[in-house]
Amino acid sequence: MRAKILLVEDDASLIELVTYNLEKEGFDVVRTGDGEEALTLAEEEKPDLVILDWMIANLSGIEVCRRLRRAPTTANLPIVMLTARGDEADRIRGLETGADDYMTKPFSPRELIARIRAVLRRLRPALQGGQLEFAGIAMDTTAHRVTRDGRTVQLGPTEFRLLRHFLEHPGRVFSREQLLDAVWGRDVYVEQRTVDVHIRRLRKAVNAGPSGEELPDLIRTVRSAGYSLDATPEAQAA
Amino acid sequence: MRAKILLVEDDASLIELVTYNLEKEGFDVVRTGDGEEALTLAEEEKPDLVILDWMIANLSGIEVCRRLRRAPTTANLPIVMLTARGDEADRIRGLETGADDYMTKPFSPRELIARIRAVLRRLRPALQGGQLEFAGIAMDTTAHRVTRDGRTVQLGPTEFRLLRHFLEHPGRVFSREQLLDAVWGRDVYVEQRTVDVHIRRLRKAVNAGPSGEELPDLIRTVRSAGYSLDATPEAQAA
DNA sequence: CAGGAATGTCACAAATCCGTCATAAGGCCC
DNA sequence: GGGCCTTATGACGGATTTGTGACATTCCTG
Repeated sequence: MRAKILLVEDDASLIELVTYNLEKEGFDVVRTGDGEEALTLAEEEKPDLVILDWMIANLSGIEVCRRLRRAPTTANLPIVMLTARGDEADRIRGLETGADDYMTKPFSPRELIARIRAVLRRLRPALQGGQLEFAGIAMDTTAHRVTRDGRTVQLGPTEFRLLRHFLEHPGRVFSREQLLDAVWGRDVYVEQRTVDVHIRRLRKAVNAGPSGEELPDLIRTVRSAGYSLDATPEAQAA
Repeated sequence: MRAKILLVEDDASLIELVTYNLEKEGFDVVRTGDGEEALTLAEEEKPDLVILDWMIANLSGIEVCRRLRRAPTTANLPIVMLTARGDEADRIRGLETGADDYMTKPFSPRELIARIRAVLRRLRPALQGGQLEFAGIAMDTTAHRVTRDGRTVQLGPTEFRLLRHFLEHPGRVFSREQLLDAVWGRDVYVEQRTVDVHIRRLRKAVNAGPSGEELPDLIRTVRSAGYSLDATPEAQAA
């Protein structure tokens, strides 16, 4: 799952630099340069982490941090603060106030990414693991386990990733190309027909009933478009 | 019951920051910046945990740690050490010397609190029994003893730590990389396949039955993902 | 310093998985 | 119904991943 990051910063060039690098690394970025607005966005956008510059307009970074910690919905939101080099007082007050890590300006994008990853790993392990569920199919990404109606389903690595992708976007139709991008990786070259084969293997595994019988197929083939995970098989039109 | 923490640190601003946060979280704090004094206080104050900076006056942190481990009354005292970022040699020697966890400076108080809670959770109950248990496997972390269905299992140090890690996170799949991080230490360079070998040794020891027979394997291999401790072998029929 | 335990690495065997193809089957349009 | 295009399916050889035993080295212990 992509993590969403709220960037609270008012220096235009920094915004650009950081945003570019975060997005390149696969994060979604929401931005604001205003303290009040930051609080609103933190509530509404439900980011997974906040990067907070200590020197921003309208409300100091420290105050934003304090308020975020006070509000129940954002009390545990990871916060990385940005301070000017050597600003010891701010840094200590920042950590006291509840920031989880800090970076002193100037910093390298690589370090920023590394810190963010570290903080997320530490505080949001749930981002890399958790429960996905749809129409009787349950996937525990942490335990790497899949069940259909309670029965364990055995999947190979690729089928696991494929199913995960469907579970993360239930109902949506993906072309073979999109699936190759999302599941195999952007720069892997394989035949598009390969997708068909894995769809087949996934269906076989997921639709196998207790006693060799077939359960309803939850993967819908959309002719000349692709596939989707779908609860309404076909029987709806009739 | 409030837990008492002995903070061995000589940087004034760090003392203040850490003390403030610990007390805010409900810990009692005893402080010293001197190595010799730390040993005395560890005896007299009977703290529940020691936070030990590696760079302190009068006696190096590593020496304090070693002596604490040697004295009977403090041999099992949880120790969290503080090292400068990237000081890998110290860190590794620290863990070898018997520290239970470490933090690299700079760190956030929230992380410190979290680590302390984790260490206390892990080691403190050890004082009342120290039991980890899962699916017939019982581990006494204090006595360094492991049993399967009542029978003692003989493990080497590495296999012991490996099993402990699994017992602390039952069901969860860990990649070889994660296991190297958690069990071998964050910056130890060894081949990933080394994990396989130790998994093998652990399996061999844990799955050995009374009369040379094999018990069900509780360590699940998740192809191209890693390993997990798992009660459900594979086939869970309805 | 010898003896032994513990560890990390290798090399080879075994188990799985993958991608592609050929062919069958299914839909759609005229 | 007859083409024509798209998808389903089973098989197969190669590629990857994991299991396992052996071995050299290191580190203690005595």
